[in-house]
Amino acid sequence: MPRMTESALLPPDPDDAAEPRAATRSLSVTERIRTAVLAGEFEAGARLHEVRLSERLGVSRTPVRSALQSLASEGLLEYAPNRGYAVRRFSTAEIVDAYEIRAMMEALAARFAAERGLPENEREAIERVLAEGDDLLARPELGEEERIAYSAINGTFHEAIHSAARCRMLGDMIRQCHSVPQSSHRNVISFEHMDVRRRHDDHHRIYDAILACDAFRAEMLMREHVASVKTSLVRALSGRPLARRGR
Amino acid sequence: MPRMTESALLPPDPDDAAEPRAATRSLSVTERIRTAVLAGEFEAGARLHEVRLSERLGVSRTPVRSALQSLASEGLLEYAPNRGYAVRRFSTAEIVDAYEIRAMMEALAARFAAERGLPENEREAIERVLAEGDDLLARPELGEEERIAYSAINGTFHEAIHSAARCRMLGDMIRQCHSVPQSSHRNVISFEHMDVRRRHDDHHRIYDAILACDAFRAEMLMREHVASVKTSLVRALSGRPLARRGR
DNA sequence: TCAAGCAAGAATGTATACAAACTTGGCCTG
DNA sequence: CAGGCCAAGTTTGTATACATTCTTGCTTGA
Repeated sequence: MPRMTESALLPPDPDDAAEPRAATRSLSVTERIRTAVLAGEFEAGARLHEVRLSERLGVSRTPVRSALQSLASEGLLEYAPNRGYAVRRFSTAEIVDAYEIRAMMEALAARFAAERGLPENEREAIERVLAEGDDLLARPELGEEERIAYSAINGTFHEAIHSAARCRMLGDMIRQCHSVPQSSHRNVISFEHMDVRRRHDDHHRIYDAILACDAFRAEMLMREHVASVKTSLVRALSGRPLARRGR
Repeated sequence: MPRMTESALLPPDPDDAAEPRAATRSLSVTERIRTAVLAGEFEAGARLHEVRLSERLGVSRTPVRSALQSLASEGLLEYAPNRGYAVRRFSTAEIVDAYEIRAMMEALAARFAAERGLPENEREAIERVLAEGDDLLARPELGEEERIAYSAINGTFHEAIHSAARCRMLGDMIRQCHSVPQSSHRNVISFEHMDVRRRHDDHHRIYDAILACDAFRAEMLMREHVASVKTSLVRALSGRPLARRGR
């Protein structure tokens, strides 16, 4: 992943061969524009002009067009024929809905994992991050650094389960949910400081259920686990203790 | 939709201006290739050569490339950098899994519809197709023609609920499930002759639950409604009365 | 003054030429 | 004879010129 400290699409990258360099320019440009959009370098609704982008990126319009099309089909951009691409606006309602969708998908992934059994490497990965989380949360105080560290642990846990589900379409769809801003499980912890321990305990229970091949329990636990973040998000967004959805 | 009787990508379309003609060639070509692939004009795994397609369609490679990229991101084609596009193979397991995913998504749509209320036009549409279904199924015998007619009714019912869910991402994902061969609700009836009446009764109950704003019941009914088709599919594919999933 | 229409500019859509990568076949070498 | 290497051909990737569509601002007429 490109350095996040500077703009992903600043330089034509003259001699900086340090970057991994994707197989094609289209792919590398896709990555750079995606990073820039997710980093909020364009305001929501802003149009992305092909020529301007191609000049900033030092490539022709062809790979830029390809990248924009990719990002539009990911749901990150909006496309209108003959009118180009614009950064998609996500309403609060859409962000909240994305959590509901993700809850269903991740619940299904947990069920699949329970039904199909955990491969050895996934089992190891999960036990490792569970232990790491135990250590981290044993500390009396959780500072900024700890929460960032836990965010990575959280991501690894969920990814291991997606992988254990062994269902490509499901993985694709969950990834699509993460393209909605603030809906990624990497961002989860930020507005949910106090409940990290509860979430971690959820992880333990989910793992237990999957190990025990208890598909129903795994599904229900995961569904509640993800959906509870939605509740926290709504609370945080509205400032009210129990928010009523406003569309 | 183009006529299904002849190949969707046969002619360069010399003077046949009768076709609706999409806003751009890319879009129209996308539609034609999608139709052709879904109609099985290419065998699974077959590579789609850009030049050959562009010659057959009478356009340049540019819109063809755009179309192929679209279809790949829909999940209909497989893409490898520098190696082009191929018709995606769907294993039996993937087709079955797509039903599970669709069951979750449609269940969520039913819940949203119940929570958010049915707009007047959707309510009318559903009541109309429910009545049409009642009439159709009142006949003592259901022939081929009736089943085709019911297939359309079935599709309209489900689409009305997707629309009532008022969640674009959910609609997109359900559409993606339908790009999996044999997973479309248009194909459902074909291997499920005897249970049409039961399915139609499901529809009535789902509608009642949504009308009553009983989100939980609507979700559960819809989930079982879609998942039961999976069971029928597995049974039909394996020939056994109760199949064990083989991967 | 206002509205409609038109024309110039700018943006996207398409075609095509060229570049890079992959594939395939044969040849050479061990 | 087997294996690998090289080269020609094929296919995809990229750049660029041209076509089409849309936007915008002005002009012109009522």
